[in-house]
Amino acid sequence: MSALLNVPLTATPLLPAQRRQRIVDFLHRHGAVTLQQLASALHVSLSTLRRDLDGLSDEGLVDRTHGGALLRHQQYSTFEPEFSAALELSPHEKSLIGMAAANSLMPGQCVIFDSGSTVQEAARAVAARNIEILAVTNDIQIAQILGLSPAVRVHVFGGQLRAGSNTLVGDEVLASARSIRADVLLFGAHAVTEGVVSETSSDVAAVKRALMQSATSRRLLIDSSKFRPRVFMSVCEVTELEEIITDDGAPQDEIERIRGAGVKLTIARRAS
Amino acid sequence: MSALLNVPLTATPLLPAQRRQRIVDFLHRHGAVTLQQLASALHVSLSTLRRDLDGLSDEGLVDRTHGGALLRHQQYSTFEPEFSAALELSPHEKSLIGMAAANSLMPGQCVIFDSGSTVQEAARAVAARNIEILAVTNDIQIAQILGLSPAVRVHVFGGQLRAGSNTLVGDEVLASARSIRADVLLFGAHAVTEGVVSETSSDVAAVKRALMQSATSRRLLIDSSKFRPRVFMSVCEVTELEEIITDDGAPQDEIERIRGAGVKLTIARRAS
DNA sequence: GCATTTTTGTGAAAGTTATTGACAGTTAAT
DNA sequence: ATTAACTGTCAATAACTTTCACAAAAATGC
Repeated sequence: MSALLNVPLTATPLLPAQRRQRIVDFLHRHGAVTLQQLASALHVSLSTLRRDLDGLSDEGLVDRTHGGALLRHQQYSTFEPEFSAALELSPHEKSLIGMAAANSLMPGQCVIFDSGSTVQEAARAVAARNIEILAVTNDIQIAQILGLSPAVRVHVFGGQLRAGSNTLVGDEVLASARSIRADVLLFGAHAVTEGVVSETSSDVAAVKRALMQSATSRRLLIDSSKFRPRVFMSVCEVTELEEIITDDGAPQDEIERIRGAGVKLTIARRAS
Repeated sequence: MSALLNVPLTATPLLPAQRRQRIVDFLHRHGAVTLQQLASALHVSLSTLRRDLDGLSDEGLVDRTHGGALLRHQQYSTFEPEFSAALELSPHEKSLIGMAAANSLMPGQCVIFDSGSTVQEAARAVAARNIEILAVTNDIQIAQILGLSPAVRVHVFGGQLRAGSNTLVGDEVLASARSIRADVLLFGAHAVTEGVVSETSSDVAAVKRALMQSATSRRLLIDSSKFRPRVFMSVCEVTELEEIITDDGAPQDEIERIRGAGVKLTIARRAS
């Protein structure tokens, strides 16, 4: 299905720079676009879009192909484009994973929601189904989502807000995490590589490790694009987890490694 | 003939600096503006607006593009996909109060932002102007807004999320509040009546009282509709405050009572 | 005090450049 | 062989730059 750029039929004229920005943004989420998709979403002529793509190609941001363009992502590992990319990398897969995670929760449980876009989808699913739980989180966006449901009691860790994100980090979070006991931890990560879970920043990794100590059952939520080269800070080994929930794009060797380690692996699929 | 009272009612005489401020505010909310939007909302010539944008671009605040400008440090606005440029560029009472409160802050201060819609406007103004402060808040929505500004360090109190709101309450907030020391507290209230500030719920009132104890300067932000019959829980007397910021609809008797009590009263107005 | 220069902000006009959509001819893909 | 996509050109429109004139406020001179 053709995922659309979120352009309502607004009379607001779009700045050329904004249009290019949206194209790049779309590419960050989907990796590729066709000129047809762009034309139907942005309502400008093909000539203009061709010029846009050519320009972006000259800047080295995208690779031009017949009929469209591909994202040129060369510098991945240590620099994290969390601003643009993370919010919606591949929304459909993420929400499937989130639903699967929500399904595995039981009423009355105490659940920690770590920061991250996939966990956010789990929070959405929990709120939508009014599952009665006590939720604890260090992500203020997730707190807001969970707060929409009358069935969920939400507790927020105090702490420092990480620049450019919705995550709380710092000593205060670590201390609070140590003082609680939860049934389940739902968390995400930046990369999973050969059985090692890693993150880009040390303070985020520290928080994740602290949260792991506080929960009986640890469940990792990652879309399959996260099976990629490992980044700076290692968080844990997959053997320390109870379950990993991902989508059906996960590479076979990682799947076997996880199953071989005796960790439950759930593939979230579309209901049919 | 003197131009003393020669101001037409239709046009708003706006100081150049104020006009630019509004442009920046708008950009912080939406990330982009067209010159056309600005012209139709601010009623000055395109030449002037071009000069404004060029100036802001020289200051490094915005990026100039054909037909408009983009915010330089491009940050996602998480809310309000639907907007009317004209409405937002001529702000209402609450945002005027918020701007006045933001103006009174000095770089380097530690400022507590209590929960509430008027305080939220102050947070917006602080974020838009990139005032360098350390912010502490018990409202997760305000935390998100402040987090958009790279100049603001945001600290969030831990606590229980109050059902149906963005406010954190509970013992944990009270304890955290007692352990900090801030220069300024910006807070709102449900009602101000005959010199008494009141709230509808006891846990919210308890938090406000605790925050008052932690701040050297206590400033109450209330639009004039809050001068109304008092509600259940009393929070404090106006005599305990340093300043009250409101709009020009405040009743005369309350104004006199406040001034008589030696409390600074600021009326936020459109232009001067 | 008053008249003046300077400064600053503003709007309008003329000429220049950018962006856009359409069209015709050419090249690539299956 | 037959689409679909690309290249290049062109005219129309929108935006830009530069320049000038005007007004109000601030600084200056007498």
